[in-house]
Amino acid sequence: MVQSIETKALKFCTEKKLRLTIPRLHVLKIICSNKKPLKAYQVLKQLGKVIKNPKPPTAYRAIEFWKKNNFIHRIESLNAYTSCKEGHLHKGSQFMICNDCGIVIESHLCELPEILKKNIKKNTFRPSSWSLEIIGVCSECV
Amino acid sequence: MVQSIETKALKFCTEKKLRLTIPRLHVLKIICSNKKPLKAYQVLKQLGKVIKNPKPPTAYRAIEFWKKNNFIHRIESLNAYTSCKEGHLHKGSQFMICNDCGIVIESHLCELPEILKKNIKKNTFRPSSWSLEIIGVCSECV
DNA sequence: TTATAATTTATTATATTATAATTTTTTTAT
DNA sequence: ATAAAAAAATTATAATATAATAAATTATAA
Repeated sequence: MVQSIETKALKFCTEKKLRLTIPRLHVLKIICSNKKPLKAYQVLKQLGKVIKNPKPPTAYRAIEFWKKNNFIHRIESLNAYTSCKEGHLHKGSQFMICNDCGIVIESHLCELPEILKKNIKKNTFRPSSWSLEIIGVCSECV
Repeated sequence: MVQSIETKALKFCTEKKLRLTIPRLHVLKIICSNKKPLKAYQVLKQLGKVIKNPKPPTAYRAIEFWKKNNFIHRIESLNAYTSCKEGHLHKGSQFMICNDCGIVIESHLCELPEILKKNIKKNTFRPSSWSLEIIGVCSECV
């Protein structure tokens, strides 16, 4: 059975003793109900339909909350936010961004490929998280 | 013999019949003389020391020029610009960003690892460029 | 259950990053 | 020298994000 995002959020917050507040819930639902990543001010605009005259910090705070808790990702090259398509915590993410239609496909690898790990080790660098953003053309837009 | 960035830029522009203008040259030198990535307004500030009262578009135009011509990279997660440490054109980049001291190490792989390529193919996506930003702690800051 | 502490939100203002639109200047090619 | 093309300057403003503080809400525990 597939849980609704609301159910998942509620379960998560209950378990972690975090507060599932009104703005948080709305922001999560807004981001998760969009196929494409949304910009913060797009989220804010949508939020304005369910909350009276919300201000930027309201949206940003909620975005920050869900990002920290791995429900959403920030696509750096787009300044935009999208729901995590993986069901679990992961340190690294990989996104394919279509230049044409703007769709973003998350394609998760649990681990960095060995060659990258070696490369990192060679530099005695300790990675904690990573994001790979691949620009190109999706199958629909070829 | 190691060429100065100025020599490289001049050579490149001559060959490609592009103009090595005053703002372009200054902006390139500013970015290349900094070990760490610079933000656009930091570049602009530096530029103000050699050009009278430059405005944002002046800096951004030059940044755009060098980015397009592969002399510099934009680090998306920092909104900052850094010189390319590879001598040649490459479609993909890999950066290790130290959370502590802010240094960014470019560690280039000519090709995406096979596992990633397969993954992309599975999604019938045609990649044209990519950027991997790895957050962590560098050897100096461990 | 009420007081207190802790957390979250609202409010207001402003900082930071980036671009649009138009005019002027400079360079190139004839 | 002049027309065309490219780049830069100028002015204004759009887009993205955060700081600071007051107010409201929720959790805890006396």
